[in-house]
Amino acid sequence: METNYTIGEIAELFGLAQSTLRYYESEGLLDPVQRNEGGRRIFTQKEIRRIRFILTLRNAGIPVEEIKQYVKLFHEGVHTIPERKQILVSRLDILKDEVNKLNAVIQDLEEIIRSYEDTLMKRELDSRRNDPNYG
Amino acid sequence: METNYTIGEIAELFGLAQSTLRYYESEGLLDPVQRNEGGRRIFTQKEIRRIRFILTLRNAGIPVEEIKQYVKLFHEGVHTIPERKQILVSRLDILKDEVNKLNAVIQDLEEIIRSYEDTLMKRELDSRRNDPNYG
DNA sequence: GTAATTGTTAAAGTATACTTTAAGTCAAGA
DNA sequence: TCTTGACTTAAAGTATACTTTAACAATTAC
Repeated sequence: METNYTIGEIAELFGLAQSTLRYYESEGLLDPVQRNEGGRRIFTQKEIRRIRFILTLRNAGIPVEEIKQYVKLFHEGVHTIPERKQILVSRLDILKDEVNKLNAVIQDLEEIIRSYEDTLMKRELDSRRNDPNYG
Repeated sequence: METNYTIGEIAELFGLAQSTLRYYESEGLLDPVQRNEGGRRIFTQKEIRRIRFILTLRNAGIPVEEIKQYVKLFHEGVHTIPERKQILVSRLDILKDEVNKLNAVIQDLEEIIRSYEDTLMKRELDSRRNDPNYG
């Protein structure tokens, strides 16, 4: 069962622009996509799997250049598995670092927001103290 | 006790390029910095506090444009406090979202890495054995 | 058959947050 | 006085990941 898709369908499926898919192919993230007689691209399950994987890596913040390198290693064969794995492990470290930094930043912001709440509370108390309408 | 600093000292203090400080001033994140007779900038505690605050917001991922807006509101007076607070609260939401997404991505990566560790190596060996496209 | 839609390319454009450059000024030490 | 290092400006340049454009070809709907 070999189902074929147009670039438009794949773009829709992943919520990407068609130009992004062409860009990924031109950069070598996607292997050269088969064409029909009219020169249009034919996407198959192979491309779908690959795109899904690319998007996972992109979501992980891995730059296009590094994914290129990853794909190149993949094509070089099984002996590059440790190096490929290392790319992912390194990124994992970066991501964990990012989470920690984000949590610290969240605490910073929360503190600033708290200080706003203090200020607002004081101002309100002040205004009520001086306002004969409140008692 | 009014201590003055040059742009070089401040850049060093915060680990920023001097050009970044000039850029922040030119964008209005920093109020116009005082100058000496030679036209050089004189940084004081006021600037140091402001820069520290700017960096907190930048660390939180708040774009320069939005910090500009924040500073503008600050200059408009206390009645903008709720709006200013809202900028920070909105960013807090974004950051919390980001942490959640990062944690999901971390799980994705960990799963891929795990698959390298157990099955994927064998699977790839198999698929290459059966696929004439691979050596 | 023809109009509308979908696809093709190469090349230029976009956004953000700086960074670099060029051409000069200022301040301090030898 | 001369040199050196730190500073000044406006303007152009950089990086990344796309996105848009222009000019055209193919496909589909009617």
